Amino acid sequence: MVTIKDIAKAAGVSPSTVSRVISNHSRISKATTEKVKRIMEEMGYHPNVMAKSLVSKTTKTLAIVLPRPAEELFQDFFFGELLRGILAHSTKAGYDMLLAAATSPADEQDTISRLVLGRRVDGVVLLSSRQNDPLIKLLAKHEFPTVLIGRTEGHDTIISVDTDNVQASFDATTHMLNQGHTKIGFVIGPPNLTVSVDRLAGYRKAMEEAGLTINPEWIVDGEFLQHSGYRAMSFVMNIPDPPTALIVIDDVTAFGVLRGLNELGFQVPHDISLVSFNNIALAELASPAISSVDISTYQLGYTASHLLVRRIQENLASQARNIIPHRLVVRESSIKEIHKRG
Amino acid sequence: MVTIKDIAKAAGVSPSTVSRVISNHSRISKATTEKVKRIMEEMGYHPNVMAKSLVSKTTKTLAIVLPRPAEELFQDFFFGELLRGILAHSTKAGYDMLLAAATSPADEQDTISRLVLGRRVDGVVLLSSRQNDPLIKLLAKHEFPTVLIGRTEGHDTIISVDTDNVQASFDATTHMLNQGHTKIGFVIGPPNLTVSVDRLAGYRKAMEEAGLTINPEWIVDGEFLQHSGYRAMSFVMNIPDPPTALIVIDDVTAFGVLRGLNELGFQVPHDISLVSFNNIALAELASPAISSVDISTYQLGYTASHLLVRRIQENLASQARNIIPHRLVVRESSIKEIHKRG
DNA sequence: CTGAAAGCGCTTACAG
DNA sequence: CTGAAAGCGCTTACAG
Repeated sequence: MVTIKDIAKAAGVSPSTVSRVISNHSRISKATTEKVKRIMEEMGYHPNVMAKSLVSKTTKTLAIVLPRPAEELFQDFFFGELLRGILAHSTKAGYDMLLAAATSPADEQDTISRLVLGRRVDGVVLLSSRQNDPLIKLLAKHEFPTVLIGRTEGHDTIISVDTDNVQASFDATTHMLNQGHTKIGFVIGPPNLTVSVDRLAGYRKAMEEAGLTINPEWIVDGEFLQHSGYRAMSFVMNIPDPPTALIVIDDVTAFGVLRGLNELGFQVPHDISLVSFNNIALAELASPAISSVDISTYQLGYTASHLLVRRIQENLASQARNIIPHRLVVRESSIKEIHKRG
Repeated sequence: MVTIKDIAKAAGVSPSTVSRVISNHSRISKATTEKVKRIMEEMGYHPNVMAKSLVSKTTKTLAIVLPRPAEELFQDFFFGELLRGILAHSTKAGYDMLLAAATSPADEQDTISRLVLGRRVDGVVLLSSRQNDPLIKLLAKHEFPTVLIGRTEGHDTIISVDTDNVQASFDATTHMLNQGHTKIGFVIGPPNLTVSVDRLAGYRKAMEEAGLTINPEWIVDGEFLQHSGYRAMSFVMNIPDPPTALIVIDDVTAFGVLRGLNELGFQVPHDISLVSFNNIALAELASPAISSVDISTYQLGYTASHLLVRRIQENLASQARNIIPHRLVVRESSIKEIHKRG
């Protein structure tokens, strides 16, 4: 391992000077700079990140805290895209990303304590947005640079990046209303996630504003869909007054819905229309292609990293809640007239 | 920030003693141990990871190097699962994971150099398995602990974890042969990926051993499928002697195939059977559910981390190539008799 | 069982 | 423009 001292010796200067050359310090002669740089190149010098970190008290590293397994399974399908957005910015800004997972809640606390209080990272991106997250409490207590992707309650000061899920769901429902539907159902997700709460609220709001009453039986629990879309759909489609359209909590669940309906012999969108959320890559490859609210996943990630780095570097208290615009992508699953190509 | 010195002062001992208590050194009296631990607790001490790292010359961190964007898009859909496997083990073994991405090849080299030669990580998990990967060359040259998920050529000594893709594809093809198919086609992936090469080879091998000739027109390019499954399928289904079964490079592409066939009015599996690879979570939610070779994605990740940590800690040269067993999961897309439930 | 000292590889006032 | 010295927070022979 070649160190700054080795370079100093070889170049006939002091370690301080080498250090200054590395950090492009202003008052170093051009001659020395060139000489030192050449020797660093020759000897294959690479600065020791840990040593630098120790004295600078900054790690140039951010942590991403993953939600616990199975908790937000659907996230898997846009996680890659989210990560790509986060990394695109953090790499540009010169930060590395540390991935932190936790199996149990206690574990999670320990991991975070170690990373945050052990000064292993400069900031944290939280992906989980459970209600009353103890992690958020911990990070807020230590005033540690944090940005949340999602929304939480009771912590108004934490910087967050999110979709306006109430509005997104309102828009999706309005789309169905515009298609002439009045009997619109909703396939819900895990009730402890704010995204579930918000999307359900947007749906209710749109129905209410349209003067329509929601039949409680139109609300289907999507958590049981993965393995029994058939049964869940069978129930809702066999009530006396079945919905003619469904708003589905996310694309993955929509696949389950589609499959359940298929098995039951219902045609989408002929017998029933569908619209869902997130617009994962596979949504357009479904048969029929699924209408979905695109939440700009990449942008969510990119912005999260951007806000976090700004918070770290400038200690700038940017506004707490940052909304990334969404956009409904209408495909076959929600329009009656299908024009087949060919 | 409370340091080891602060604790030492408060406990009336030397920093050395505090350090020994932290690392559970043997010859420390029970009394001192308890006292120091109590004070650490009271003062909220957390060891500075960077300082420890600097002296121990070990970072307790691994890096995952992501393939370049768009290069292995399909990976997105099992990336979460892979990551979960890697993290499950690395967390247990006490290692953090650093995520490294790169936009350009040059960038990639720089990032790796910085991480590896700057001693920021103790080992590297490579996800990309391109032919002739320059990264592999670099890591091999420095004899840096590395494990590759996938297969490469020309580096026989690098530790790798992989599916036997030739065999997996052989099995998938055999399954089709057993179903009575003789005109079996293949939808290929990016030709620079070894996984593409291997799966195509397994298919050819099975066909050859069955004494069947492959019509070159049965080989469809899956790279154009995402947005024009229709056109690709239209071509292959309109040749004079169309296939009655298709082996598809991965599940995501299979969705595109399914959609293309759907638009053309072909029924799966009635008109044509399908089988693909990876068994992503959505495969069973397709309509019809897609038969797919399960490659134990989680296990691939878990094993990769396991082998890497062993290599780091014991400097054990485990065998180069480690195969994780696969298993064909037969679903509706490849069996003629469909028994609908209900 | 415990402490003083040296050192990991770097940075940064301070002095010239 | 450059160097000597102190220090970041920890560990670890060495000595007792």
